Amino acid sequence: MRASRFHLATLKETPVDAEIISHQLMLRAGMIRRHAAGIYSWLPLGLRILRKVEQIIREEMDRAGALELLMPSFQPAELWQESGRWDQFGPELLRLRDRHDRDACIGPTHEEIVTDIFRREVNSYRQLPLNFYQIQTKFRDEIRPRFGVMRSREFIMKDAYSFDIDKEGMQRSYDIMDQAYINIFDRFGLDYRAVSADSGAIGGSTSQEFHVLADSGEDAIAFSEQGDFAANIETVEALPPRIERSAASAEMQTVDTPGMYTIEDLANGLGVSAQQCMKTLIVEAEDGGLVALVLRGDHELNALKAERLDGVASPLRLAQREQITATLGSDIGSIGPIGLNLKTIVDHSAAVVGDFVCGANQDDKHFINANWGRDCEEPVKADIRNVVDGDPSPGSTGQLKILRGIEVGHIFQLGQKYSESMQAAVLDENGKGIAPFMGCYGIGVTRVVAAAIEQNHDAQGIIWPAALAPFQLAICPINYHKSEVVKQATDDLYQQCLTRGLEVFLDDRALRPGVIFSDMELIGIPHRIVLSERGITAQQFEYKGRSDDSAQELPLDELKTFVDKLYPDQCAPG
RNA sequence: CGGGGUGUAGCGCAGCCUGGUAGCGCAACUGCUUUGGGAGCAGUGGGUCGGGAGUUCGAAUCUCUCCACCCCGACCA
Repeated sequence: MRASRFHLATLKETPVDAEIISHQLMLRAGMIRRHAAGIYSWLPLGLRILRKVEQIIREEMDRAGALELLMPSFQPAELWQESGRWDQFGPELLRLRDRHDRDACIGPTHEEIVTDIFRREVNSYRQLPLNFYQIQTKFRDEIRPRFGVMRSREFIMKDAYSFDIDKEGMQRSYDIMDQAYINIFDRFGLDYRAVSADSGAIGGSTSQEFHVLADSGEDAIAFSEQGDFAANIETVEALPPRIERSAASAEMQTVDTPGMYTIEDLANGLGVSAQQCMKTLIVEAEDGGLVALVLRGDHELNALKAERLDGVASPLRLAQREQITATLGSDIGSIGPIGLNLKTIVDHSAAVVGDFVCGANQDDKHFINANWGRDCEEPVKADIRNVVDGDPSPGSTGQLKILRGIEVGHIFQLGQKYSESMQAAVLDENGKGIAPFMGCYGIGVTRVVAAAIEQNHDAQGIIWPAALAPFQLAICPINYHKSEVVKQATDDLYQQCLTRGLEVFLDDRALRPGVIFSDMELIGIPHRIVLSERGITAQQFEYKGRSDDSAQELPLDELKTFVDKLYPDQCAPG
């Protein structure tokens, strides 16, 4: 591709409303443009990358025996009413009505459609197992779309659905997809982790997420460095500490703590560690009342664990400040478990702390040297916190390490939820109708592109892994339009690359070298060759890999073989 | 949805308080010079000042209203 024939649409300035680096770089590189909140066009450069991602997915899905099809975005309401999700789904489901006043939606996912296809097309267990997939545009009317294509309303997803006659078959299909996903993410060339996850509202027993690791990731994942345990932090059990509670050493006292509202204030103000302080959170109870949850000051509440507790409202809701002050008589910031007239549940780690600091349930007062069992009743204990770095790994050896990730893939076992509600049955060998066991498998295609950038960039721009790069090699001639020798050498090299099927980008624009270099680095092409009059006179060309610190000068007569060696796969044999 | 904020040229912004008919930088276009890290000079084009209503002789500016977009939303107890 010649730059002069391409729509290279780079921006020098960073658009103000792009908060995260991938969004900024995608806009600056001219990959995407926004039309409305969470609605983007993919410009030619961005689309090339998107297609790379899709192609890898397609090849590996095909290899795993899945069959590609294409389902509609516009979906009739009847199917959603059959599955029951027309009423269950919140406002994320974009509903609309056609000219005949028929209800419909723009599909956020395709279980209903694929089940409808299945029940019309498949009648016999002999046709199973079966796995249909598509790469298609989804629409979810997010409350707050942000981070560019990371969380947009319209996005491209690969979704696959497997059908089996029994659970064992479903497990086999799931395992095949698990392996296919590993192959896909390996081929992307990204640093990722597969972790076990909460199956959430979709149901089913087994579920795994695939996360691209990046410090900016919205999810925390925990894994054992010694064992093979890895899971989304929201699902990880915090094992109760093995140690006994430390003994009380002093009488409980009340101290004045004006202006100290947070654990940090308190720890600094009293000169104790956050671990020594109790964090008391007030949440809504099922019956409309309140429940107190007590954590060690340095720990965080795990909402999933908390909402499963007896008596706690699900989904978890923190109590309104007004309700707290009205019920307890003291403001938030001074609440503690001692003398608190509420159902109280204490995290295991908080329950072994002796001589702790906690709110005194009077404004601007805290207790010090408080002790469980002495100053109040023995606590009701539960696991309600997120695990932290260094916690013991459940079901495995070693300690947990916490990393941040971006969820780009999720595989589930659905069971018979949709096949039963939508009456999709096949006949088994005895001629009896059986609702098949389904699995569903998603990859956020557009999100993979953004995640790849979050993980791989520098001050100059994007650094694509080779498998996702829009072009493999940038040829940057200096004075292409002035120097006949430069033009000659450049055209020769360009022609050679085209012949070899190499995806090459020739920047033949009549621009100053600095502009060309900056653009090539911004759009992240992995390799760069510079041809200049100066170099050619010295019988040299310059090469620089995108993440190399500096360029190297190499003999001009090795240029052809050098390029061939860069891409052995793409070179013609011999 | 609640709270806060912003809408002026493709992008980034000033002008608004104190009303007088719109400006800067980048980008674009033309010409000349320049050519190894986002050039210089000269010139050109481009704006319903988010929409509507109102006040006024006169509104980007004041008032009302609608819209769009952005940010924050529980770890604080």
